[in-house]
Amino acid sequence: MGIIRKTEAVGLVLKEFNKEVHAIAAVELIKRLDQKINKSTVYRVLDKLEDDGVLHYFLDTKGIKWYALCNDCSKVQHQDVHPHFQCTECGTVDCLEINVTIPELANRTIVNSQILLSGKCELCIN
Amino acid sequence: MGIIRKTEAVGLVLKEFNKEVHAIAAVELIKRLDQKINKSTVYRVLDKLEDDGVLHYFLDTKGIKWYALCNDCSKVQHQDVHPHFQCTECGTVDCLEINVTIPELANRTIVNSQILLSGKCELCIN
DNA sequence: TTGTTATTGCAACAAAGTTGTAATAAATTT
DNA sequence: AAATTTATTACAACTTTGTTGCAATAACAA
Repeated sequence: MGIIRKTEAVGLVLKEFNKEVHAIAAVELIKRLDQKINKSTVYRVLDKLEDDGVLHYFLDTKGIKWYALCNDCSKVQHQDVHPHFQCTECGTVDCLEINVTIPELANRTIVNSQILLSGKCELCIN
Repeated sequence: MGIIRKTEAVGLVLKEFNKEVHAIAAVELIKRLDQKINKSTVYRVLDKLEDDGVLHYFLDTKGIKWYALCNDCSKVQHQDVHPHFQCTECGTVDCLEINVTIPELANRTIVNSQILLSGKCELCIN
C-alpha cells in the first residue's frame, strides 16, 4: 500500500507520535483522536505508515496492538527488530535499544522474533 | 482458583493435550470440543489448569491464546519460561527448549519475558 | 443419602479490529 | 483554473476472541 496522499488524518496521527516518547496503543490513539478521525481510518492510516516503514507495531501482553516510530526502516524492510518493554504498573511501553541473541535452531528457520519484556519502568521502580 | 473437582470437562481438555505434541490454541480447542463442552467452560478449565501449573499459555503473532503442557511448574510458580515458535506455513506452535539470555536493564526490572519466534518448522522447511 | 458448593451451559455482552460502500478530497491532467 | 481520476474517509455493520451473571447441575464430604 504505502502512503500516497498527505491527508489530515495522516498528519494528525503523525503528530501524536512526534509528541510522544513512548509507543502508543492503537486503541489509545483512537481515543485521543475521537471526534477528529474515525476508528477505521486510524487503523488504515497506521497500516499504511507501517507499510511505509514510518511506524512498526507489536502486540503487548494482552494481545493488543501498539505502534512506535521506526528508526531505520524503509518501505522495503523493517530493520527495526528490538525488544519491547511494558511496565506492569503504569502500562507504558517502550522500545529497547538492547540486542538479544537468538541461537540458531536445528530444524527450523527463524524469520522473525518478537520479544516482550515486562516489569517496572524507570518511573515506577521506586 | 485451581482445579478442585475431577469433572468431565477437565478430563476432555487434558485428553486433548495428551494426544497432542504441539501447543493448542484456545479457539482450536473450543472447536474440537464443540458439542461436548461449552465455550466458556473451556476457557474456565484452561484458566484453572494454568493456575495449577498443568498448562502455561502465551499469545501468538495475532494475539490469540495458546496453551501447552508445562514441564516443571507448580501451583506456586510457573518455571516454564521458554521461547515459542510458530510456523508461518502450517501455523503449528511449539515450545522451544532453548535458553535465551536477556541482558539486565539499567533502570528497569524485568519480571517476565515472552519470546515468540516465527519461521518455517521442521516439516515445512523443505 | 443428603447437603454444600464448585462447576457447567446458556445467553448476553465486551473489546479490538475488519470490511463494504457511498461520499469526499487529494493530486493529476487538461 | 476547472475537470477528471482515484485514493481516502466516515459510517454502520460485522467478526473474532474472550468474559460475565445466573440458574441448573454434579462432585464430593459428612
